[in-house]
This record gives sequence, C-alpha cells and structure tokens, in this order.
Amino acid sequence: MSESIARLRFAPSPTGLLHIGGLRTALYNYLLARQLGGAFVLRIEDTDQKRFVEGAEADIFRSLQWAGISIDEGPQEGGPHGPYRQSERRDVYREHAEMLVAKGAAYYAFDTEEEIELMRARYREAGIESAGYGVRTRGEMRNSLTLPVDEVESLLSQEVPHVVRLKVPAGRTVQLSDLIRGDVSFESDVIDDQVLMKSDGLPTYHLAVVVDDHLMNITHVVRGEDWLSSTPKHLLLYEAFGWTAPKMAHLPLILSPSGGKLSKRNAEKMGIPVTVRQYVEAGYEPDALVNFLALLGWHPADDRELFSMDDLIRAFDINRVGLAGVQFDLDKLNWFNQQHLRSLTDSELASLGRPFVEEKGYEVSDAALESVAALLKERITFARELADVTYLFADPAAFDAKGVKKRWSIEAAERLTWLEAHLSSLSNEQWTASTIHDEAEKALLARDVPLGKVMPVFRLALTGETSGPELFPLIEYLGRDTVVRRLRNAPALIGTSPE
RNA sequence: GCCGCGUUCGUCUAGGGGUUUAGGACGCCGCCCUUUCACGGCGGUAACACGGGUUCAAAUCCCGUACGCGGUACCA
Repeated sequence: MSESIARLRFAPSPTGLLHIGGLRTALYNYLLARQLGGAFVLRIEDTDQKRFVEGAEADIFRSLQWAGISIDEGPQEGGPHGPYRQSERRDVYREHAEMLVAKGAAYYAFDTEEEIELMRARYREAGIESAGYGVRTRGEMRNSLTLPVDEVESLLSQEVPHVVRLKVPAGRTVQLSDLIRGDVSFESDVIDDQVLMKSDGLPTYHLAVVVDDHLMNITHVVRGEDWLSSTPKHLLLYEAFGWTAPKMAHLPLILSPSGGKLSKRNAEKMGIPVTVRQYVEAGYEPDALVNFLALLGWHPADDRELFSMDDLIRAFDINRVGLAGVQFDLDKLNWFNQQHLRSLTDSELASLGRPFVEEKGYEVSDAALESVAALLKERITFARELADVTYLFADPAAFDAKGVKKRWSIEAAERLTWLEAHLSSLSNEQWTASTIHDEAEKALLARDVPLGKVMPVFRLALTGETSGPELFPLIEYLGRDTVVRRLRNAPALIGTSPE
C-alpha cells in the first residue's frame, strides 16, 4: 500500500448543470492533487434516484474539461478503483452496511416516515424543537435494538421495508482537525443515527462517501463548508470500520453579492451566472474563470493576482484558504477576463474572436484578423467584442450624430479631399502607419492646416465613430483602397444622415 | 430552537501582540500620458461588528453579545 501518494477527488451529484461553486471545489482538489504529485479522481454520487437529472453527468465532464481540469480516474477514464459511479457500486455499500450491523455499530430500523414524524411531534409538544433519531430517542422506536431478535428476523425475512442506521455512541466528543479551520468538535449526543442504507436499497451519501473514499485510497477530502456538520458522522463511520480517516478541509461557501447563498434564483435575479455552462455562454475565458475562482477564498503569500493553471498548482496552499463565506463579484471576474485576453498573442486572440466574426457574416483572412486583434486587444473585455467593431470589416453606414454635429462642415469635407488625393497616390511600400501619418501631415501643412485639427473628422469619415483604436495603425489596416473609398463616400453619406 | 462555522474598505483580501498614519486588488472619483477611446502612470475615496477582559501595549489573545452562513431528511 503506497500511502504516500496523495489522492483527491471531486464527487458531484448529477442533479443539474455544474454549479460555479462546484467548479471551485473541483479546482481546489485538482490544484492540491497536482501540487502533491498525486491523482485527481472524479466520482459521480448518484445515489439519489429522485434527483437524478438527464445530461447532468455529461455537463460535469465537459465543464471540467473546458476549465482545464484533467481527470486521472473517473467514469470515462476508468481506473483501478472503479466503478466511479456510485449507482454501479450498490453491492459494495450493502456489504459494508452489513459489516457494521454485525459489529454492532449499526442497526436495522423499521419505522415508517409517519412514525418518525409522530415521535418528532411528541417532542415538539414537550418543547424540544427538533428531536433527531439518535442516542436519546432510538430506544422508543421500532428497530433491531428495541425489538426481540426473532421479530427482527421475521421482519427481515418478510422483506419489510427498512433502513440501516448508524448507532452513534453516547456521551462522546468527536474531534475533527480541519486543514482550514483547525480543531472542531461535536457532542455525539446531538448527532443523528444517520440512515446508512435507504429502504430502496441504495446507500445515503454518508455511507457511500466514507466507503468509497476509503476504498479509493482518498487521502484528502476537500469540500464545501456545508458538509462540516455531517463530518462527525463520517468520522464515526471510519472509526466503526476501523479505518483511518483522510485529511479534511472545508471550504468557505460562495455567497451572492446580496449576502445570501448563491442560489440559482437569487443569482439570476442579480444577473449573475450560476452554472459553468452560463459562464461559457457568456464568453468568459476558462483561464480567467479559473484564476478568479482560485482567488475567491484563497490568497497567495504575496500580492500576485494573475495566475495560469500551472502557476496556481505551484502557489496554491490550502492553509491560506480563508474561513469566511465569500461574495461573488462579477466586476472582478470581468477584469480577470480582460487581463487574460491581453496576455494572449494577436494570433491567439484572433482565433478566439473568429467564430463571432464569422457569425456576423464577415470574411476575414487570418492575417487581417490578427491585425484586428492587435488594434483592439487593449480595449476589450470579451473576445466576442472583436466582431463588434463593424467598421473594421465593412464600410460604415451610419455616422455618430453628435460627432457629425461637432465636426462636420464644408471646410472639413474639403480637407478630406486633400487627404484623399494625397493618400491615394501612396505606393504599397509607403502604406505603413508612420508614413501615412507623415504624408497626411504633409498634405495638410501645405495648406497651413495642422494634422491634429483634422484627425477627428478623418476618423469620423473612416469609421463613423468619434473614438477607437489609434488612427494611423487603423488606416494601415484598412488599406489604401478602402480608405480612399470611404473618404470619397463620406460626404454623401453624412449629408443624408439624420441629425 | 438546537448544533457548528464565521465577522478587516462596497467586494476579494494582507496583516495573527509593538514594524500600522491598517497594505494590495476590483469598483468609483481626480490628475497625467494620449490631438480620440482604451491601456498605462500618479493620487484620492473607503474597513479592524459591539462590549468586557488579559497585557506596559490588542485589528491581532480570552469571554460575552449582535449579526451572517451552514446543518438539523430514507437530498447531496
């Protein structure tokens, strides 16, 4: 047994599209696994038939892949500890539950839902808000602890619906050393006799997670804080089996900007995407999302903020994960997206933008699109914005009304004709940003007009806009023919433009 | 209700007894750069939940209160 090899897992339930919080949990597990040179395992926790959603599993696979989180063992990859879908491991859980019953650490319970509810109602009347099925109450219930042995035998042989419950020891303090939170302890008397096997023959999460984590040699369990309260049950299970529990780390939860839980409804109201799918569709770059998510709750020893996945693997430190819930801030995510776009080469940016450009029906060569990327790189937040600057692909049909009002005049039109005449005579070799600049200046200076005086109209005539990328590189990109044509057409188009 | 976990600028956070006039980033505002916009640079705005202790000294340690979050299922 090679105990020294770290093994971490992400164990989502296929109950819907992968949640952004789930992706963060997966990421932290992945980072630690890679950093420790260990394995990253994906396990599908589909023990609740009622909540199963068709297609959810496929969404988990593609979302992780999109984010750049590679899986070593899982339903698709296989591996020595499979199957990696809990629904395919029923017998394993049944056997383990029976082991516990045989050891006296668990027992059969035959109570119906109504009977349990009756018990709770009794306690409620007596002023006890929520009496659990546990140390204090199991003696009053119908189970293999209270019923005569032969009756239990007969109920079992008649296949009367029943569950298997954990027999929580009385009067114990269960200690947990959390990697993030330090020591946390719980009194066993307030821990429920958790159902381990449901009457449908499937295990509950609690049994399955312990059995699988052990059988799959998981060394570190990194999961959301919402699991902290049930961890003592898991610890008691490890103890009952005689197994060593893995190291535990409970991550702070992601909160909505309004402070509450980042639920689907809540988040959608605030315009925040909740599922990974929505982030993909909104045009976020996987690297940016990963970077943002890593910093949502974790902070490096220095003040660095921009990390690639490899950087993260190197720098990540579970001890530096914060304790408090974190609010989601879309502005910051957008900033990360912008930063990541800027770190790309022109050619990489161009490929990211190409689908959007083609979607709008423009045909552009790779070289031209690279120029577009260079022109726009420092002024976009999303790759799709490459396609939004339509005058880079087609002559402007409309002209900014305020700009026209401010800049357009007979005099301005005349100056443009001087530019047109001069620029049209330039050779291909002369068609570079700096030469065009010098020649334009020359043409205007001959009539005693400074270039700066004309640049705003020049831009307006060429693009229809009053602002945008640097003018001369833009002109170089547009090319002589286009520039001359647009200059020539502008007066008529602007003249007929509505005010 | 009970159990558990939290609480530093609006947000993500650094700091974990004296180095702090509490630092960085996002956002916001201003100035500079740029004959546009953006980028960039500079500057500004803005926080230790509250109350008790411990100590020469507390944002930092302890207790309490408040507030927030999670759990309290034959859901995960």
